[in-house]
Amino acid sequence: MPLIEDRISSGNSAENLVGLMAPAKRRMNTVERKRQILDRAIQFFARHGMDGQLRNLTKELGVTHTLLYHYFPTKDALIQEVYKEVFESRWKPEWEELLDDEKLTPEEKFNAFYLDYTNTVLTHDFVRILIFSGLSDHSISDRFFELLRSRLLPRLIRETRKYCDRSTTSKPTQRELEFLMGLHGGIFYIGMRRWIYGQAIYAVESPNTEQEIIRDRVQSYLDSAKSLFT
Amino acid sequence: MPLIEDRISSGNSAENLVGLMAPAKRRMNTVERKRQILDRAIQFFARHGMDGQLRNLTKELGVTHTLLYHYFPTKDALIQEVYKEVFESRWKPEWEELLDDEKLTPEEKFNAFYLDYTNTVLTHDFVRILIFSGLSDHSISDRFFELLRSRLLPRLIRETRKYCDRSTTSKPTQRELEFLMGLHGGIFYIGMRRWIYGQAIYAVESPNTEQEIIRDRVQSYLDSAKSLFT
DNA sequence: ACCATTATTTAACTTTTGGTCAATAGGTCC
DNA sequence: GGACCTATTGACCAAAAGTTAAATAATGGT
Repeated sequence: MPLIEDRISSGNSAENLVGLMAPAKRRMNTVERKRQILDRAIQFFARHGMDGQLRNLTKELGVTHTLLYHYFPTKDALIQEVYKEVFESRWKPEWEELLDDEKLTPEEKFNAFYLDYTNTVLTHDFVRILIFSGLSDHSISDRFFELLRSRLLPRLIRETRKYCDRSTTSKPTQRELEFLMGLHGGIFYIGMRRWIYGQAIYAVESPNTEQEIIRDRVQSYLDSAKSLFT
Repeated sequence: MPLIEDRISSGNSAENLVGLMAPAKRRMNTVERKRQILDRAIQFFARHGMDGQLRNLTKELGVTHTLLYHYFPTKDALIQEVYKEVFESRWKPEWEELLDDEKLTPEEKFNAFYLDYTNTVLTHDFVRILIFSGLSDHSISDRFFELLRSRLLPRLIRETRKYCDRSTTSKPTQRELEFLMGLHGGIFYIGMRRWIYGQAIYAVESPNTEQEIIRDRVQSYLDSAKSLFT
């Protein structure tokens, strides 16, 4: 409800002293306003789904709902931009570099990758919007999984094989992939529990717990891969 | 779209020969009609979410949307019954018996349980409705997880400890539970991929593949538990 | 200080959608 | 066949929600 941080203090600090929650600025700069709307829309749609009503969204912004049409031709266009924004801002090309790094061991790569993956992908906005997308059209989820499938999984399988001292040339088998998806899904499920089912998994203040969890699972995955696939 | 199987051939087979998709029966028996509506509503809401429109639901049934109000006082009442139906029909008390069975080894229990769990819980209707519920109110998901937490997890931890030759008396630790949730989430993720993201994981016609997948993961879980917790 | 620009609002329109109610008609019993 | 019961429909309502167009008012330039 308190949307003070959204406003840009454009010099007129005097009015803000009159009362808390002063109506404050109007006529925001175009590009800033659009940014602000988009940011708020991401949060908003992540919470209420794409069926959320524009009037409620703009209420949070402190403007009339018709103002949206000054920046976006239609509700669907807004949603598409939300999708695009969420999608493009979360995928990190660095992941591929990390997994290709010559100086790291497979264990280090897995741990580093999944810890970062957890922190950037397993957020309220991303998890929920990804799933909203999956439930209706598949506009984001398809693209996301395509990246996962083509960029990440092959590298993760390669590292798994390295850990098992196996040849990394042949194509990943179905069985290897499924076993990897067990680890991957188990980690994604952390985000599900937290942001879909609303479960307090563990204190958010202790990130080392999360690190421990991932470490346990990665270790388990790699060791079992060794005994399963050799 | 073709909802022929929904109709009950109530004797008047003559009309059905006039043309395919003949209008067929009207005035269905009360209890049968209610059952039919509820069944269709489960499918329908699972596909379109609880925001799906009654007119579209009844179109699938071949009746007017007003007919719903003859059987359910309000849309929300219908949804509640859908929730109840889906929820109560999927939870199997036998799971607890299975996990308590003295004659089975921990491995056998895990494999049998998760195979059955996959087949009854990881269905289109259940997975999607569970997640729709989680995304909005938590009416189903909370109840479901409560059962999971109180009935299943303790038993699964106990069996894990048995497998590791450890004492089963003390309360499950956070770390043990989280490790178990890794297995559990990884398996649930199979349903997610299939029914939310619409991925063809593997041929549905080969259930032995699914069994293999579960077996791999269970084996991995148990073996790793042994080395992690002893 | 005035003017042009455009961000923002006001009012109104349209479609959608849950819900009501009286009228219709299928089925059964006599 | 007529009467009664009730499943089913059709017309209608009101609120919700996306969209449009004209009016208003900041802002910046000259």
